[in-house]
This record gives sequence, structure tokens and C-alpha cells, in this order.
Amino acid sequence: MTPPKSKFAFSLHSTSGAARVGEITTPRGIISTPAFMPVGTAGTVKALYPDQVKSAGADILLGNTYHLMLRPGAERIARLGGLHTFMRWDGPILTDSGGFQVMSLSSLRKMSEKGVTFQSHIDGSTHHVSPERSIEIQCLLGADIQMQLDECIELPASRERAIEAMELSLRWAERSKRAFDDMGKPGQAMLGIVQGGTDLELRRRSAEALVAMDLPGYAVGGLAVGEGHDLMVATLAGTTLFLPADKPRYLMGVGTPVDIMEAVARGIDMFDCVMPTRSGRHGQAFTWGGKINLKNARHAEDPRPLDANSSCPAARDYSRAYLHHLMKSGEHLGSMLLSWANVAFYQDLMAAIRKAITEDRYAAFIVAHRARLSGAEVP
RNA sequence: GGACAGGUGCCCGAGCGGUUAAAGGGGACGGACUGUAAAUCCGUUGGCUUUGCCUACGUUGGUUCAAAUCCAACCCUGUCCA
Repeated sequence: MTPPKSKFAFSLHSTSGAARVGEITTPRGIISTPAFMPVGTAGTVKALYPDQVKSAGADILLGNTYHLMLRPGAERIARLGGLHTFMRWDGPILTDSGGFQVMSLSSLRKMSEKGVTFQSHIDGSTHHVSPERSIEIQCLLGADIQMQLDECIELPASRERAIEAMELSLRWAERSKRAFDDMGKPGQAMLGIVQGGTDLELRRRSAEALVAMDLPGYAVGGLAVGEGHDLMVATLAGTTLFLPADKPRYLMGVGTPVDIMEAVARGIDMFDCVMPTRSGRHGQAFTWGGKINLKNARHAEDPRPLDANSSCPAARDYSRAYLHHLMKSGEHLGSMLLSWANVAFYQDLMAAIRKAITEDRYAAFIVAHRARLSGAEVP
């Protein structure tokens, strides 16, 4: 049975071990899962046109509450028709709540039970973000999938610190939910975020409390923040165990191709990460043969493209020698082409993952690609 | 022909008697990047038999315990004057 177009819904199509293929339905379009969401923090997936993001295969992208609140301002975006219209992206948008900035801008904010007070990194002005205000901003932006305000902490952290952040995040989840119930529009959804560091008991408590709130989906936050790949995967395995099978699961901020493959194997459906765009701007390309640093001298006279079989023009039609030249020269086109190629590669990876799950050969898929994807390309 | 100014490591450039294998840029080479304060950040960048030694601040000679730094001559390079 197809859910009505106005609803947010998740349907599971097939599994391979714990890995799942499904679809999230939103009024703005369908998201094939496992999905990778390119990050468009400030109303742009950096260095890419929206059309490129779409043609690369992305169903949905991210925006950011904190950054858009400061500039150009949530109310202004609302007056201009909402974030989709403003940035010319008509697909679904997920917005992060500002919880990540609690960690990344820790020197510029103060925490209290009420919320977070940020000192703007742009002009020093003070901005109070409560769970309610975060949801209000996300509603003003018109985000299809919204995130509760949470406290993301750096790892390693003491158990006391992990408990504190996890419990605060749960209280803020309740408040975020109430605010969303008031302000959210039909078809929009707000997800809760599991915290708890690398302590499986804390992760379980966090997950169970959120599940009791009956949210439309659950995110796993606070990972890939210093604990390392193995601990991340172990923590993830001990967390998804307590999340319901019929709701989408989102691993926030992850990650490398191998992180994603392993997380899918633990039942994750959604990912986002700055890696394809940031690494692209910095000269690193992701390919099926491994990572390629285009700034390295060995590419200076290499006429081959990154991947002759890619459907992305950036990866298929431009020589490594040219990409090397652009990066060495500091030309913007180098960052643009590599961001494009990387976003396309990540989407190709997700498509291949979905295919392998659908054909119930996901474990073999990981074995086949893990080593190559985890390292630098062998020249 | 004359008067100034100047010649420093791959390049530009600071230093003007010992704490200088010599600031700072750039370039080159390499690395990092995980819900984006990042088109950013971090290393390395004379040689060797590497707790030390050798070579090096236009060239040659000199002063001094000690010279990239002071002196002399010479060779170059700018700018101006005839």
C-alpha cells in the first residue's frame, strides 16, 4: 500500500543480514535508502550547483539551523519563500538542529538546561537557541526532516559527561517534539537523536527513551567524533539493536566510504558527511580504486580520467593531469570538479550498496570493496 | 663617464660583529580532513659517517678570538645625471 503523498513514511523493501533497502516518502520526493545526503550547511552544497547535486543522484540534502539563523536569518528565508525556493532545490531537505555546533563551536557557546547560547562566529553577537527555537527555525526554513536539538560531545569523554549530555538530549527531545507537534507541517518529520558516547548501556537507555516517544525516525549522533572506526562500529551495532525496524535510522555526520559500508551492515539507512565536498575542495578524490590526492606530483602528466566508467562528467571527462594543474594553481574549477566527482561517487556507492542488498549479497560486497576503498589508490 | 642604491638558501625577502644552516613569504614535496568558523590546516625543504661535522649569504683578499654582518679591490644589477 502506497502511503498518501502528504505523509512522511518509511517502507522496507529488502534486507541482507542487518542491512536494509527501503524508501522514505516525503511530499517533496522519495528518498531511496540507504541514502547519502550531501551537506549544504549555508544553503549551498559548496562549489556545486543544485542541478549537479541532483544529477549526481542525491535525493535529499542537508541545511544547518545555526548557520542559516545567523546569515541570512531564518525569518528572512521564510519571507523569501523558504529554503527550497531560496536555494533552488526542490527535493527534500534535512536540517541539523545546531547540536553539532555545540561541539564544533564549543569555545563560542554556553550550555544551560534552557538551551545553548552561541556567540556568533561572524560578528560576536549573542543568539539563544532553545529546543523550541531550533524547531521554529527549521520550520521557518521549511525543512522536510528536522532534527531535535541535542548535545553532541567530543570523544573520548568520561561516563559522567556522556550521561549528562545524553540525559539533557533526551529532555530536549521531549521539548523539541512538543514544539514540532505545534509548528510542524503535514508531511514534515522530526527525528530524535541517540547519544551516550561509546557506552552501550547509555546508548540503550537513550534509544529506548526515544523509541518510547514514538518518533518517525531515529538518528545516532555523537559518533565519528574521536573514538575511531572500530569503536564507532561496535557502538553502532549496540545501538541499532534497540531501534525499531519500521523506522528510518540516520547515522549523523558519517563518513568515509568504509564507515558507511560498515554502518549499513549494522542497519543504518541515512548518512550525511562533509567529506566528499570538503575533501574535494582540498584535492582528494574518492574512486572505486581508492583515494587519490590530485595534488601529488605523480598525476602531473597522467592523461587518464579519475574513472572512465563514471556517469559523472567531472570523473569521466577531465584528465588527472588537468585536475592536478587546477589544484596546484588554486583554481576554483579544481575544487568544483572534485566536489562534483566525489558527490557522484558517494551516490554511486550508495546505489551499489542498495543493489547488493537487494540481491542479498551485501556481506560479499563489503569483502570485495573494503580494502580498496579504505586506502589510497595503488598507482 | 659620474652619483646613489643594491647583489642572502629553488624564488622574493629580513638580518647588518658572536644566541644564524640564516626570520617571513612564495614555490616544491608530503600528510590531514567524518551532523562544514575549513577553496582550510599541519609537516618537510644544503650535504653527510647526524648528541657532531662539512659547505653556504656576488668574487677575491683583509681586519677580528669570531664576519652574511666591518674594510679594500674587482665583477654584476637597477635608478638618476651628463
